Amino acid sequence: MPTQTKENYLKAMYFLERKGSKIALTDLSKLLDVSTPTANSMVKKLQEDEWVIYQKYKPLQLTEKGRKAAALIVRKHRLTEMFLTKIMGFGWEEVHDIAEEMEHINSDALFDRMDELLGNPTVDPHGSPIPDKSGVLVSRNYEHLSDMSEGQRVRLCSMTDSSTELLVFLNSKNIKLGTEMDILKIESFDQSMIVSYNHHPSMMLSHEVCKRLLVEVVN
Amino acid sequence: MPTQTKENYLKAMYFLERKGSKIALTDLSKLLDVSTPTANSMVKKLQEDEWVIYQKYKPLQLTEKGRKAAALIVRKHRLTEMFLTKIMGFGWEEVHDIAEEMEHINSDALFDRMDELLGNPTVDPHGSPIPDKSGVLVSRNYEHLSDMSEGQRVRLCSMTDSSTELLVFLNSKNIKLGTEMDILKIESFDQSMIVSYNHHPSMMLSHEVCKRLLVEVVN
DNA sequence: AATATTTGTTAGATTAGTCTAACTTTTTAT
DNA sequence: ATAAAAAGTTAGACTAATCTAACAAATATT
Ligand SMILES: [Mn+2]
Ligand SMILES: [Mn+2]
Ligand SMILES: [Mn+2]
Ligand SMILES: [Mn+2]
Repeated sequence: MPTQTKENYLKAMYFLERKGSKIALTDLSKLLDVSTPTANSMVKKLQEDEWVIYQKYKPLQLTEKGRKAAALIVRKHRLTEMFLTKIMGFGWEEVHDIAEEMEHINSDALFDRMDELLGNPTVDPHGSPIPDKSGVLVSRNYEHLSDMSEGQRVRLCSMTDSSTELLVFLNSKNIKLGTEMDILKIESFDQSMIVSYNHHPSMMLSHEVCKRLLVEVVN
Repeated sequence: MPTQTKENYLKAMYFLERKGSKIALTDLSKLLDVSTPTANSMVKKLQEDEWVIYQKYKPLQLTEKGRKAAALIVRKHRLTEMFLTKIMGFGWEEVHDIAEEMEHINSDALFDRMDELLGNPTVDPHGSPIPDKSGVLVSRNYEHLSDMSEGQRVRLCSMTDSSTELLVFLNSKNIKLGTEMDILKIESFDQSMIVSYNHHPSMMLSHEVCKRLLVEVVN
């Protein structure tokens, strides 16, 4: 197993791969908050144990081995987040930083037990999918709330950004995963939406928020 | 806060202090499985932030600050062990290695929540005391089973060594914390004891085992 | 096509944590 | 009191992870 630092590099590369096709060194260095030379020398080292494929000036690539290792770290992260919320009673906005540390704990038994106590969950508290034990991640294709139309009824399933700020905002509006909302009106001027859900008959959500919420249409 | 490595040094010094008065560099290096020069250079660095007092050729000393930091790491370790056994269903022989990693997690909320879910326990699964939130450790004065006499009834409360091997051995004999035993006979030749407890009317325990078991006399 | 900008690389330095070899001080045994 | 043994220290080297400064290659803009 690589060091904690190297695990964070693999995980970062995995995220970049899963959203923007090519992995650019600059993106990696920004995501990890290190200088480009630092990231550059690290990917060269990661190549030595065949976690990544490195060729000068070419986009970075994860090997199968590197991708699997990364997925298993993500698995540990998301199982931990689920455990902290469902079993230990933390709020969804409190668990990320703890999981960021726990994901590096070397103990299959611990995470297997979490998985079991949680009943083999497939998504984390923010709706992100949990890779299975062999590192396979199946992600569903949700729609952005901002792309929906007036009159539709949708269910919140995930978000593109699970920052504490967004989660705290959603808490304040009583919006949770699974909350179903009716889109009453879309303001053409600023794309803000008026939605109705639970005991909130008329809530305004800005375009900035709607862009980040991933939903599925309820029939 | 110090690094994970430095935390392990502080904890090791804390253990040495709590049992053998003076902290010798050689003992520290053996406990941490590093060379003496490594330990030597580390204690010099620890002095810089006033975790320890270092004077050439003198026994090492923890500062108040260092002692408290160490106690709080031990607290996290033992709360974790308790959590893993009581809440997650692990055996007392499985938890130490996981706790060795979790003790470095930086989250008051996590350990406060464990403490709460456990009902503020005062001892870990091996009977070792848990320092309180301010780093105060109150340790009870138990007797070694090997020092008891024929005819006495004792309760297992702790052990001097909670190695996996001993714990697995005790499992195999159905001996747990709290198990009460009657000392039927002490073999003068090898100091082994014949004890009776639960459904085991006559169990032989070697001196090697008895030396490690800490008990209190039951009236 | 030439130039400017962005992206990536190299070189050289720094800090944390570790080692071995050689040496010194302290402690113990004779 | 001396010599031997144990404990502790110094010096010098190494790896992991990071940085800044300088430079090169690739890409985008005019
Ligand atoms: Mn997270
Ligand atoms: Mn991490
Ligand atoms: Mn332990
Ligand atoms: Mn540890």
